[in-house]
Amino acid sequence: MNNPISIRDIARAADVSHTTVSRALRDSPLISLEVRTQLQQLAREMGYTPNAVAQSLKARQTHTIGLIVTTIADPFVGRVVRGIEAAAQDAGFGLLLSVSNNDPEQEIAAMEIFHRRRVDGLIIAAARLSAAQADRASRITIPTVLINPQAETPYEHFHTLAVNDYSGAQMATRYLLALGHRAIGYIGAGNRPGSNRARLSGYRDALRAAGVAPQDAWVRIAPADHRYHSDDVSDGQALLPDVLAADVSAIFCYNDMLAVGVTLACRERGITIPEQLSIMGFDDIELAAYVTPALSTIHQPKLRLGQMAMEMLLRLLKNESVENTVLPTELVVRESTVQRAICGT
Amino acid sequence: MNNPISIRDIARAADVSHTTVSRALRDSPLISLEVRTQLQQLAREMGYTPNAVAQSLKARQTHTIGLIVTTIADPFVGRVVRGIEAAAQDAGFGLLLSVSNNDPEQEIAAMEIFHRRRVDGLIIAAARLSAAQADRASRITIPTVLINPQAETPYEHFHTLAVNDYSGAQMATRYLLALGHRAIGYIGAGNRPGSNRARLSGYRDALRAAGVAPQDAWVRIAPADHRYHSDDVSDGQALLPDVLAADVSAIFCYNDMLAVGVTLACRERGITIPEQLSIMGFDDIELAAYVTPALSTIHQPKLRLGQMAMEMLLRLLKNESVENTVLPTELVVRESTVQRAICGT
DNA sequence: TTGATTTATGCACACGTGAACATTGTACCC
DNA sequence: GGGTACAATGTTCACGTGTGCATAAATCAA
Repeated sequence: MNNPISIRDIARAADVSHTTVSRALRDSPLISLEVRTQLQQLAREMGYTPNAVAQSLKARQTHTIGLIVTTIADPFVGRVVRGIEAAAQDAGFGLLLSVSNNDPEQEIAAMEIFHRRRVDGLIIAAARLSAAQADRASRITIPTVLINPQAETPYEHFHTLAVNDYSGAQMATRYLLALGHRAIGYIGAGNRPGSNRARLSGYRDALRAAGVAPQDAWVRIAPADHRYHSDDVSDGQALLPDVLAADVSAIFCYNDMLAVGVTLACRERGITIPEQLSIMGFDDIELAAYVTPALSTIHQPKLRLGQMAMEMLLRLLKNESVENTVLPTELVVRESTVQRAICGT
Repeated sequence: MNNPISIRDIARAADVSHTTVSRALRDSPLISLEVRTQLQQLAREMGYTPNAVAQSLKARQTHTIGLIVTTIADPFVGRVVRGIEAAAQDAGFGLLLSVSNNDPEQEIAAMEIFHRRRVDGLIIAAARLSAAQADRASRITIPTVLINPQAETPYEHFHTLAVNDYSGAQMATRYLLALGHRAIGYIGAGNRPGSNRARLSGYRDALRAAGVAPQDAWVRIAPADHRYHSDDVSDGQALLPDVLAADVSAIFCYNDMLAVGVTLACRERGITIPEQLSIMGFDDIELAAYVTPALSTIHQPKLRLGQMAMEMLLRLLKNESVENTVLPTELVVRESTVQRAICGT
């Protein structure tokens, strides 16, 4: 390491025991005020910086939380991490970052590494771990909060914080129905099985509730092995033709990036949005407001999601009770959706 | 901490000394093969996980690097961090993340916290620290790489990696000149003084080289106290009228987000891009390809920037020689720029 | 058999800090 | 003056790991 100056060095220089220095620097009333200020002064002069590693070893806690995300380059993830980081900093916790590339194996590997580093807590966004990692995961007994977990079978002993995918999808679909659309497509993301399933259900149930029978031809799901964020756009482009072939007048997309892909594909094919086709996204990333036409979407409280995850974790660390939480979404109407009537029935 | 099982526990269970266990787990040839495998087996059964904190204390290195960025929600930063993260993971290093909000005070505070935590190295993106933090910074002797440093007076004892702002700006301006534009505006970002100045110089020099006298009325710089990424868009919107008033036919923006703001403002005012006004950005963030019209811009190798920063740092840690580096940019032509001739002279 | 060499393991200490307990000195009370 | 209370500081140990040195057993050479 870098700074070799320890409390022992200071003790030697001041001809006292290292304990006295330790106490003086922590402003312990056990040390006389005179000696205390004197030692603090000396420490400053000598350029002493406490060794947090040693403190962690002694105190058996690192004041660090491990954060695992699928990728850091995703704008959605970026906002969530910002919320986490702010809350962590306020609480005096450091943030150890790792990336899973949406791969359960890399995810559990990151958990194990964080375990070795003795992080006090763990936050995993879009957790993928499932039965295949059950045994390895069960060895890791670190307080953990999962944000928008994606496993089909959730783990009981983790705490979760999620956005209400189901009701968000219902909201989007109802809105399109209210605009007069009947044949409404859905383009999903197979690599987020949990949310995708919930959104698909919300979509289908909303259709049924409106007396519209869901058609399989209206639905396309991007391959589950597409791991990267950037795949969303190309998947949207690739899947549009299939859904269009089913003669839909509106498409609800799993997220905004897919919707952007759809928008680009429409432009190539000369399809005007929203006149010929209405598009809805999900997430409400910053980008949604900047594309043309600005994207109607379902807002996820991303900053809040991160902040709450950290707050839940802090409560866990204090052994306070923690409830799994589901946050509501909001409908955001912009320019990519329009009355069905306008394009003629 | 969590897992109370130490090598001493294993030693007790196997009735050997903890030294033997330590050696066995590290596959030391000093321990007989039989005992070695036996102890490794036992460790696995007992669910032993090495304590990296203790190892760090002993080894006097943490295998951790501290990363300070202005904000994590910025798409440019996201890509750079992704490059850093990947390289760090490959090298077996952890990544401790902190955010400065583009505030020199928060930046130096983060450095000090990382110093306490004894990170092996430090990467700072868009570093703002300047003379005001000189004394505090000089106490921190951790190997450090600055990415795109923003201080007007660079520090000698830090290593830097930057993109060639000056030549990138020249490239952009020359391209607009080549399209026939003469009155070319510049909208800058006062909160990144370093790059902004370099890009402004490149822009002005390119104009002069083409025989065009730079006009102050063509240039507007967003306030330096705007700290957040999201301010870029609104700054672009706010500054457009001033530059338009100077009767320019093209605008070169400090970055893509400002260009997006300009684009939005143009739409509100009924100005069509690129027919009535050509727009160039800088950075080539993902968004640039998705807006309408797709943004012509200067490409920064963001992933490579992060990756190289980490590689430079690793070389520093191995006491190998490291050269400060400047990476080239590339011109990316999309749809927001067009021949001046088209709109008639 | 004896001494030298090799093999396998234990002991003691160090990393830097913090805390329980021990020690010294001082003032106070009866 | 002797005991007690308290203030200020030192001693020792612990956190979990790794390493230099010592030790013990075993092998080998002569």
